Amino acid sequence: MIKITFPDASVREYEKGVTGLEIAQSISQRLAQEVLAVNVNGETWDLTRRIEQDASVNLLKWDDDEAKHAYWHSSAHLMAEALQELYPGIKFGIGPAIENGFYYDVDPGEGVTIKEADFPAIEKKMMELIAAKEEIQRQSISKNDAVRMFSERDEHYKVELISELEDGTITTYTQGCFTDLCRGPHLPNTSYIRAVKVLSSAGAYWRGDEKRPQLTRLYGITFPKKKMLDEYLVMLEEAKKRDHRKIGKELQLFAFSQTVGAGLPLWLPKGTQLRMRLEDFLKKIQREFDYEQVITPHIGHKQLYVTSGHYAKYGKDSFQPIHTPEEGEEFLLKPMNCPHHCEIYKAFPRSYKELPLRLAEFGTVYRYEQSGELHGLTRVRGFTQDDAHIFCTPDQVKEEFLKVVDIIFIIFKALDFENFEAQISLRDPNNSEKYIGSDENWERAERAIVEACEEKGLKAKVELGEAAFYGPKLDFMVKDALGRRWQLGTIQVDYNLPERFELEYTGADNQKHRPVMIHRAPFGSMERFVAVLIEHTAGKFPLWLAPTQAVILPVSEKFNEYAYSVVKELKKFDIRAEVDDRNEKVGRKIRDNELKRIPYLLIVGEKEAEDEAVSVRKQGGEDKGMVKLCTFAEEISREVEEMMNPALKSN
RNA sequence: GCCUAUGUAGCUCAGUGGUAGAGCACUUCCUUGGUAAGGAAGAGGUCGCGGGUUCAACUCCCGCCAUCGGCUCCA
Repeated sequence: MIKITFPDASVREYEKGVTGLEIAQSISQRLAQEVLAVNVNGETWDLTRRIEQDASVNLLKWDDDEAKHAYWHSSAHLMAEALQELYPGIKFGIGPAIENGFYYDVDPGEGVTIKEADFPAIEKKMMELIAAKEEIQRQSISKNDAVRMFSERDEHYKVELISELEDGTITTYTQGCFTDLCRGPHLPNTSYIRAVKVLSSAGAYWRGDEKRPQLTRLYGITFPKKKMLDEYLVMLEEAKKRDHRKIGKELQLFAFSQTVGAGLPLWLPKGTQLRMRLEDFLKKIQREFDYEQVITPHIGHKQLYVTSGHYAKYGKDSFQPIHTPEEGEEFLLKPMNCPHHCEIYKAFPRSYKELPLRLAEFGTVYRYEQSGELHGLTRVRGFTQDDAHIFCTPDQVKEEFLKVVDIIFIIFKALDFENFEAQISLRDPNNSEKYIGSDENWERAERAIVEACEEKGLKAKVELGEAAFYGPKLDFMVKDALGRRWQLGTIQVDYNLPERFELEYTGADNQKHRPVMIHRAPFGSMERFVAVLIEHTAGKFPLWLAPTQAVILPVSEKFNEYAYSVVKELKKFDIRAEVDDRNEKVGRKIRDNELKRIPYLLIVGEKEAEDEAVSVRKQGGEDKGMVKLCTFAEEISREVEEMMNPALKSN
């Protein structure tokens, strides 16, 4: 007998060799039906794997990420099995579970493509294999046997993977006629999977290396209930409605033109108003934090970027130099603001008394992003960074860093960005030629970031190899409507550019010292930030960001006076507003002639206002992001109050 | 840059080797105290761009541009 300890610390005895599934059955039939995998001493196991000694056990159901992971991993195998039957000779790469579903990278062979039109057939085959209720069996295998087994089938991708594994740790999983190299864990059999959907196909380089063959990546998702799949698909459709590209067009915030060029956004009047409000908001905060605004040109001499190291790193893949009538003279469209700000620093001899020097600029930069990377406003070739560079003494680094974190928190809080993730991006220690600067400088910079995060109690994920080439970063990531992660705010500690530009200050000891530079952009870029903001608010911005003119409708004559006082308040904040005091049937009037042109509508009145607003919403006004508010007098006052000082909202 | 798909009216989309269509939106008028109201008339398209094949190309072929979903990249 062995002792099994449960999460609640209770202990029960079982026969040696009991399985997770049997344990579940011993507790309740219902649990046995719902359980998908089992955590044994911190490791996720198959439900059918035998437990040979005392262990702590946690039975995992759909709501546990590890269980979902096993579920989708088995689903990837299921799809692979289906593909094997439909495409004889198909070769397999890797097929993991991901955040939402799974994928499998496959090589269907020369001249064969798997298209969207083929998906239904794949799904049908998967359903057949599910109906067959195939057992999924785990097997340990020696490295030699594994190599032999997969070589025989000419599965050279798998053989390559095996060659990197340690003998004694290799397992395979088999279901029906399909055997895959796999660590597991997996479901007991294919019938656990009930609803399947092949979502999309895409090219993906083998092992993420663009110099190696490109495989076909098939994405899919499965669920234990058909209803869950339907709900998921509906959710995807709903998310598409929040796409900033769609809303941006509908609300006339921005546009692109083939003729102007790919990735070069055109800010329309309403979008510009929204953007300027965000800029004003940040400028206001920056004034409080003692930043100074500067303005620098859009081009710079090539030498500037040779000095910074950017030219060596990105020169070939950038917009190419601008030539002048002067022989050999070359300028670059600026891809970043740092070198210009370094030159501002160098314009005068600096004393330690001037530090920290905080230079801020909404600086527009141009980067020749790969054509396939362009994406709405989130990845463009011309964008404006809410940039600033803080020049400080080494002693001031941590304090300055923490103050920047504060600014980012104020912004995220004011805009209700609750679900951000912090990421510490460090060097890849195995790839040091990617970076400039001494190890000592890197270690100091990395330590400064890690310590600052600890001090702030900020839970940040550490990612190796994600640093900028001149220094480590703390990045703030936010997801878009479809769950894709975008980097917004960033703070970078840099000991290298000050060296390259030979920046100095005179210390209290009358000696020359080298300052440290902190690069920071709380929004990241205005373009990407607005994109994510649109998807978060679905185009229904808080009033203080109202990108458009507000029209105020008092529901009856007795509210006219109040409506005018609201206009007066709004005008203080440069929000264009007008009162429509005809006091006719509000809903009808809006529907008939104005809804489309009234970008922002405030309906003023007490209880009556609510009815009117509901009516307007039903006509689709709110869905189009146009009707913001039906409200009672106090609510408007509060919103105006918040508008007066958005930063206050966070405190 | 690579793989897949797409590009027709303001929007959503149908369509065929023989001079271009629907719904919504738009304009004018009529009806109607409304909850995405009804009727009548009207306007709006070098069918992404450039070549080629053909008596004839929106349609077939080639190239380019742009865009969707991914990969790689992201100062």
